Amino acid sequence: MVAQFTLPNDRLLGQAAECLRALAHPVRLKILFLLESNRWTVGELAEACSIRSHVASEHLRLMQRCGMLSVEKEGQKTYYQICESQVHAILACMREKFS
Amino acid sequence: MVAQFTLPNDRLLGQAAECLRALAHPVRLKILFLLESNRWTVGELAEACSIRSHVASEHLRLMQRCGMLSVEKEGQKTYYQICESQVHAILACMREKFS
DNA sequence: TTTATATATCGCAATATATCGATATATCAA
DNA sequence: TTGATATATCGATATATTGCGATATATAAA
Repeated sequence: MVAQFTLPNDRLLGQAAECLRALAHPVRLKILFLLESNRWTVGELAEACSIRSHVASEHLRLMQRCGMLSVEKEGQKTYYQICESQVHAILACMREKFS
Repeated sequence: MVAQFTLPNDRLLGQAAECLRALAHPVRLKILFLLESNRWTVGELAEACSIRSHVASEHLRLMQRCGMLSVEKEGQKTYYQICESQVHAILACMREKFS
């Protein structure tokens, strides 16, 4: 018995590629690994990644727009967290391949 | 009991990002979905994706350099196939998210 | 109110990536 | 050998992405 897969249409391929592009950056990947077990603020992530907070903010917005991150505002702080199971699966994949 | 993950170092993050970039293109994703169950030649993939074969060749070379595709030459034909389990896992992820 | 802190957004320049036509190479068939 | 087919590579151009400084907004503290 051979598995028979249907091919995603062009629109879905475009969306899938967009999501993967959102993951395909060393800083964004690092951010996701940090978010793997906890929510973090923009400033905490910026410091952990040695980047300016406005750059972290842009990376986070990009990933949020793809639907992989969600936001919780508390006072001045903005907490980001992973809200998609597929992100965890892909991080696990990368961890498996690179360690 | 909370899972405690170690963070991949910067070199590994760079490599992981490079691999994800190799996936993050609609045509390359389509090629991978086609390769999911079979090896294909450059020309067959080009036709299935409605692109010129030299363009297909460039996409294939990119993915091959990242180690996700392997090649078998038979006469004039060159067959490409997926040679990394993580690629299958990521395709499954995308399929799950987008269908 | 004024000031400080945290985050977000803008336009710009630098860099990276994608696509193209032209051309090169390699294999097979006549 | 010559010509056809399949694939790969090159240089140029078009497009996308990244990171920057400047600035805007929003909250809290003085």
